[in-house]
Amino acid sequence: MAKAYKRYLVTSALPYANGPVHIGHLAGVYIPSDIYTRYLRLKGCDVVSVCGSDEHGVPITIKARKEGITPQQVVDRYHEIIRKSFEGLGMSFDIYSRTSSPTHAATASEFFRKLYDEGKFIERTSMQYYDEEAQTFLADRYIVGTCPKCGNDRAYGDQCEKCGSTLSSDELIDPHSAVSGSVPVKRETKHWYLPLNDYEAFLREWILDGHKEWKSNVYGQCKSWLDGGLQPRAVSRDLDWGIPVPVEGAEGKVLYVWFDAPIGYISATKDFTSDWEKYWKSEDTKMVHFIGKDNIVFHCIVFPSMLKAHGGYILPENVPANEFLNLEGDKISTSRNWAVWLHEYLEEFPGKEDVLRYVLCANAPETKDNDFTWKDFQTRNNNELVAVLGNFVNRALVLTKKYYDGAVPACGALDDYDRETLAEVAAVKASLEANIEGYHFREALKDAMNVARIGNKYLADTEPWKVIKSDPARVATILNVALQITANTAIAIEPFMPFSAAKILRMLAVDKFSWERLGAADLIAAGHRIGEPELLFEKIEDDVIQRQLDKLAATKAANLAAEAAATVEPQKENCTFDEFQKMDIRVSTILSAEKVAKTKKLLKLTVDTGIDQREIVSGIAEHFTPEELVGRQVLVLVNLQPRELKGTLSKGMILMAEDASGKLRLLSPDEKTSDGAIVG
RNA sequence: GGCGGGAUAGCUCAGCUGGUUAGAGCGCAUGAUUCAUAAUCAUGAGGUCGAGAGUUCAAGUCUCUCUCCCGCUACCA
Repeated sequence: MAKAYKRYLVTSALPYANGPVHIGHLAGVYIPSDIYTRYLRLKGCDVVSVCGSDEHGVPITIKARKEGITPQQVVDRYHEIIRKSFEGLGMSFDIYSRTSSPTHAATASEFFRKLYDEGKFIERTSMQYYDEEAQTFLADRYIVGTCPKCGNDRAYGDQCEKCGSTLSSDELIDPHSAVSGSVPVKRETKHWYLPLNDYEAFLREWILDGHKEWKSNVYGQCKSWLDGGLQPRAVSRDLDWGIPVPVEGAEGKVLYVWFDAPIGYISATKDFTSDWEKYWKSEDTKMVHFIGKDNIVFHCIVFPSMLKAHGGYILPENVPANEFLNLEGDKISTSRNWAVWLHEYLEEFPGKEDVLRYVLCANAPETKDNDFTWKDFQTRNNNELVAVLGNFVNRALVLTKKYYDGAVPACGALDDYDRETLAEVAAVKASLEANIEGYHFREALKDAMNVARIGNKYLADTEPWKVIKSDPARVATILNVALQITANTAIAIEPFMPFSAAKILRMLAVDKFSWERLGAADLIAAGHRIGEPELLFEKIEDDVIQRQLDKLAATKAANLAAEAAATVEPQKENCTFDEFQKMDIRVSTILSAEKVAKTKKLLKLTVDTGIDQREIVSGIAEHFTPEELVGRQVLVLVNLQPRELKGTLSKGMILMAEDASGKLRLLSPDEKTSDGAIVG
């Protein structure tokens, strides 16, 4: 572990090019990765930081179809937005590439081909839904049908968005193609699988024994997967958007996006330097993957297995995955527009790149999900950046300007307190390094801010504005020290707030220092003329925050309206009186209710239908407790075809009214009547 | 249901392999101060460390049970 590395390779999760980047992405992945990278560079390390857009996969094709444009147009649009906004925030990737690049196609293709040639894949044929009208296989997302769990008739083949359950397309009732609307047929198709189970022993040793220092969420997640046993994983898909499977007779098949995306790190490095191999193939390179928690399995299990199968590549030394960031108490959601978008922020808060960087780092979800609020954003800006950091720098500069007309005074003899203070500044370095290298960026940021705090305290204690009247020589020393601390501040905050660090250096009229100079008391020479003091940060007033809150409120209102509009289902096709007469609906009393063991949603009810007493299994456990149901009179469709659910034959269905939010309500007669009364 | 993560001052979080009166930042109160963007500095109030039981001379820190939140996953590790 205490291995000496000669160079670093830092990767940041490839943003998926079907939407812009928001603060959740930043706090989870990009801010930490940029801090880490900038720190290493400042230390003079050989480091390459790569990132790029992830541009393949089904969701992009869906988006393209919806908008009537090509997938390429979709990714071109978002790639550009993302690239520009990253640049605006000061992300210092050495290269921001994309997986639709020619280099990537070649790299991914070769990678696959090598594994294929060496027999590292399993070939399997399976039956998949095929749309005969559109002449294409259908990915799970392209199949729409009725959810077997909640009855929502617009569930997707992989998931029902109404009840949230994970589905497979085979479970869907009444499946039809989202492409053409036709009823799909099952057709045989061949795919390649990476037998992850073959790499289980290797992964166990490498992660469980070798990387106990990984963050607990990462380690725990890996252990959970490994203990559960790994399964072969398909690495190809029937799709026309992606990298073609480089095998004869594999027309119409592309590499699965999760196979090709991590290889994007490799191709990005290739695009950056012809010397890429030393970053990927030398044991003395330290590779670190910055990702969000949703990517843990791919970066810790799948990609390492791919690299191992290929051979010759190094493995990540650490995968510091963060948790998620919420926004004003609710989950960030691209589709619901519940987010603070980076490109919008940069437009609305020009010159405040560092404020966002600061707030997101200070509040990063390092150990658990966190909440971003605009109030907190304002508070941290006004009470920390303005009051502590900006103020200190301003004080030191203005005093120098006022007493020495901007010429750095010479440092006289240091007294004990001066030495103590300078020692404190110097001590920050070790802590800061330990925290950054241990991926504790929140703590590290506190360390950096601490330099300014020490400076504020120093000025308060030495009181140069008083001493100037009695002992001007002493003030020269005090301000020299204060200016040295100011320069130190610039070094310490550079990884976190590069714009402000540069601004301090500009105001001091000096060049950038190396990291090793942090703690030094001779950064600025006596006699040097400093530039004009400007404010480093400015206060953010309530109305600015209110505008952002209003914007979010508008989003919320729009979502509600859209939901309401969307969930009032259109009237169904007419039915005949006879058809209706077939439904036998009776008033029944719930006699008993209990949770079905090992399920989250099912309740087993015994009801008296007047005809008999029978059992009904109903998926309402999340809406009602057994206690509140017992004794209630409800309406029951008694002649519904019985169906076995979790080992119980359910004979009938309790009728419920479901509102736009998905909440269920029982239907009861307005006064007690006899069980068995006919509804019709 | 299973698995993983989390639960520590009003808020956001530190607390490594168990060991003196549980820490930080912000907020709050009081005082000092005016060089500075009414910024700063000092002092203080505030926690039965989610609940309960256990191991130990000693537990926020280990074990068990339970509750709540987040994520993953479902004839299910």
